[in-house]
Amino acid sequence: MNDEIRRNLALFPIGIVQKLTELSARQIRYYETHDLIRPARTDGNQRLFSFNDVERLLEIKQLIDQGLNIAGIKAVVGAAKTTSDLLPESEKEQAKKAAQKLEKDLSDREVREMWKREMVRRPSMPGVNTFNAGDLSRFFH
DNA sequence: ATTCTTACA
DNA sequence: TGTAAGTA
Repeated sequence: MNDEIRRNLALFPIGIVQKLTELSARQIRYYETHDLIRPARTDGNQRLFSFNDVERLLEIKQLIDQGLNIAGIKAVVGAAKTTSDLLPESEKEQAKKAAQKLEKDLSDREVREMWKREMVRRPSMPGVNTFNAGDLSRFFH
């Protein structure tokens, strides 16, 4: 589970993330304000993003391009819970907590994941009546 | 040179 | 969302 750690390492400043995601600093900060991401901070209060943060931003970007607002995006990907860095807790303790939380949220996550898959799915064939992100934009705008 | 917050267009 | 101002 060392990969999980590496993925959450707070590494790059907002400038790098801008290039990586093609999003403006304004947008990136705005999404943080709305808890879509939670980058870590340096001692000087500068944001440090993890690979997970970047991936999340890329997802958000797609949803935005599809016309969803913050509410719509939260409905699909949910608010960020990870601090994106590992601070006070020891690895062992954190893993334990994660396991407990996973068990507690399992059913919720299952449902949410299924919804996500279904909602963002693009019709494989013409005439197939499945919801997609485009439809979601009708409800949240 | 970069980033941060606040505020206004 | 963009951008200007004043900092850190």
